[in-house]
Amino acid sequence: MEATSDRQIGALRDTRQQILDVARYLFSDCSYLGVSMKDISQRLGITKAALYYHFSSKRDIYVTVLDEVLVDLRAGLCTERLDEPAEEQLRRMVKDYMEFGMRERNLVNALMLKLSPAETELRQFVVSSREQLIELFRPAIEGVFALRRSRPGVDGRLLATMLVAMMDGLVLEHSYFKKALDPDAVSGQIVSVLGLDAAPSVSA
Amino acid sequence: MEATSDRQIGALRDTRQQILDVARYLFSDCSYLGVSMKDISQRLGITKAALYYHFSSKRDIYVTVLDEVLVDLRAGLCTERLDEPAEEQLRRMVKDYMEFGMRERNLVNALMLKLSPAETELRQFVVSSREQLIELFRPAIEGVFALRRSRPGVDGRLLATMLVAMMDGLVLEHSYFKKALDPDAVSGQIVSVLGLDAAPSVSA
DNA sequence: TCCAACTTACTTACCGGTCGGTAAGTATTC
DNA sequence: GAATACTTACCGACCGGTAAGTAAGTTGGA
Repeated sequence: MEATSDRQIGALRDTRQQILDVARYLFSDCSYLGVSMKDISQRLGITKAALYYHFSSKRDIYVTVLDEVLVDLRAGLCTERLDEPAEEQLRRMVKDYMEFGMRERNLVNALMLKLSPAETELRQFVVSSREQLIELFRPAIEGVFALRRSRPGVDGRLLATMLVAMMDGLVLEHSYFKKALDPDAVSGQIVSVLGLDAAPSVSA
Repeated sequence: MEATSDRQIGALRDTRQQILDVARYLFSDCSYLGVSMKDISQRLGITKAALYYHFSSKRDIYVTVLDEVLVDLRAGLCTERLDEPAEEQLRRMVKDYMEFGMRERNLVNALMLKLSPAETELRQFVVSSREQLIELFRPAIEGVFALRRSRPGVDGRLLATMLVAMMDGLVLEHSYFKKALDPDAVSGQIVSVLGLDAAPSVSA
């Protein structure tokens, strides 16, 4: 019973996960609307109908992909290091996010997909994931300013919002123009431009 | 012949321009792939085939729309005022761009559309329009820093790139989350965050 | 051990609808 | 009659999704 169970679960995960992997890549590259179920199935060498054994609809695949994307992103950004200076933490997070965004565009793409009014669940998911993202960066930003003891009234949330917006915009540019972007260099530039770097670069 | 010519040109412009207006709105709202020729024609109360009298293809409509968008944007941003202080000029341009972006998303959307390798013309158009946009903001940014006589080596182009990226990111958020954004307030926040405002807000 | 029944993971063939686009036809104007 | 601005009817291809069928594996009872 044990061996059987393993085999079944293993096989199921194998194809199902492969579907998600391929869909994740294609949705990122060509957007949700630009990818058909046939595209996904062909890439896997299975039939379109086989996708429906594992998922109830194209939307089901999409929502599962987005779930996965968010889990991965959170995992990548939440690795707190207790002895890490605030500026370094922020810089690392920015770098991690840029690396992530340069590998795939599903989170940015999700903002572009026009949903029908009835699709409140997916909309709420995107809204929530966005909020979570901003909330990940906000304390890091506020940590930087706490160290500075300047501008205690700085709006960490506003800065986080703008930081995320900037990164998304840069991710968009990168993916379209195929610009070579070094995540390490660009993350330094980003925090510098926002005045969030370790060595202040602007004497106002 | 004169009256005929006027009537003909007038009628042609009327329907043709209406097609562009509707397409522009729908492409902005639902993206290129999310809009069908039937959507456009229905909205106008004409048949789909009538669209092909005026335009050779869906792509033709799209390219013409993007042309129009860029012309409008340039017109809106290029109104130089000779007695305008540099900071004010930049702030105004940011505000104008945010207002523009909040009304329509076609320029950002264009970055999301996956083009086939053969579509070099459209790709080049988007690349060029992006460059033009950044070049519009760069001198304004550099004007601000020239006044400050500080950091003469500041990379105006980098700042312009990041500024545009941030604005696009914010436009994306706004359109998805239906956040109420006051262009005047948010433009002030943007230039402030980037250290480009008239009253330095950070003493480093 | 064998086998029928069941389960799993697909495939084949099909569905209704939509997509961009086309050719012939039509009504109006000059 | 010619030109313009459409409409009607159609095309092949594609879309997401479904029902029936198939092959392989598993299991429990004889």
